[in-house]
Amino acid sequence: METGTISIDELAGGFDLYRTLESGQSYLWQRSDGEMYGGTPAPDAWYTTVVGGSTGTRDVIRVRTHDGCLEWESTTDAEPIVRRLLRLGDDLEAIVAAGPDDPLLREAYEAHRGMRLVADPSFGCLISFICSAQMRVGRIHTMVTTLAREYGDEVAFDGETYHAFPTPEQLATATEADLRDLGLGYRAPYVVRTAEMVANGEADPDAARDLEYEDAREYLTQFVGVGDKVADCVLLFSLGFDEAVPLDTWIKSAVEEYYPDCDRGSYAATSRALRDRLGGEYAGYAQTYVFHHLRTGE
DNA sequence: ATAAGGCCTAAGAG
DNA sequence: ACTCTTAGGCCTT
Repeated sequence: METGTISIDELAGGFDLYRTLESGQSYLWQRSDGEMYGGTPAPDAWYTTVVGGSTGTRDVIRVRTHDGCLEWESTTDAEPIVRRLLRLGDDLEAIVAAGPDDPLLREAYEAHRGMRLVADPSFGCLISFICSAQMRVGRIHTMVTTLAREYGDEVAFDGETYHAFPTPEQLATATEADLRDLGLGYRAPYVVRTAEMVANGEADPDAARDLEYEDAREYLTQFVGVGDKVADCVLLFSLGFDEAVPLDTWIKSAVEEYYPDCDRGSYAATSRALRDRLGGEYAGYAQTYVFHHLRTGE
């Protein structure tokens, strides 16, 4: 086992592990008490995920906050991976300071200080948000966990068995009926067909990285089960498009109540107006704070 | 380009 | 205990 620590003091704007991993951005981690998305964890709870290596290898990584540090334990030298997945290099202080000075956003930033965006692996993120349609966060996490258990590689670490999120090829072996039996409902055929599209090379979510923002969103909507909202989530939580502003039910209610002049009728026009209102370049950061603030009511 | 109807299902509200 | 509504929408007319 390899281990290490990262001082949270050295991270501009701080870091809140719980709020980062349980704010509806990522469904690819497991909390040590097994109660992910089900209440406040113990302060030093571990979060575990499995990442894929370049040669088909799998590495287990777990992290927790303890004594003012972010501790990690892993099958590999995980510090660069942890820094990338949890975006520890972001100057959160500067991002918050650069945001517009409106009451809702200030309140959200204040209430959830230290929450960062995540940078999930693209395929797992894509499937997670296809599953998210009309679904509570707890059940999205259950679905993604079930897919990993049923179709992903097993990895042993520290006496426990973990599951990687399945590869496109692995998930493409599932049938619609299989996934309906696992509780995915009408999302089942979407997941199968999208996995097939990625597995057979018809499209690749990572290819969106090379496009301009709105072209990238359009590109992702070719996947089955992916509309504008899900595409924006993948762009924001995986592909590094910090300007993406997913318009979900919570953000739509925020538009109605706090930014009524940003309602332009269509998704694209409203999203664009809200993006400008929330500061442009890092509008997605602001969106994520507002979303979490309204959803949790905290 | 925009609008209505159907869709799985578990958990919470009434 | 039951029914009704809701939950981070998408696909097809």
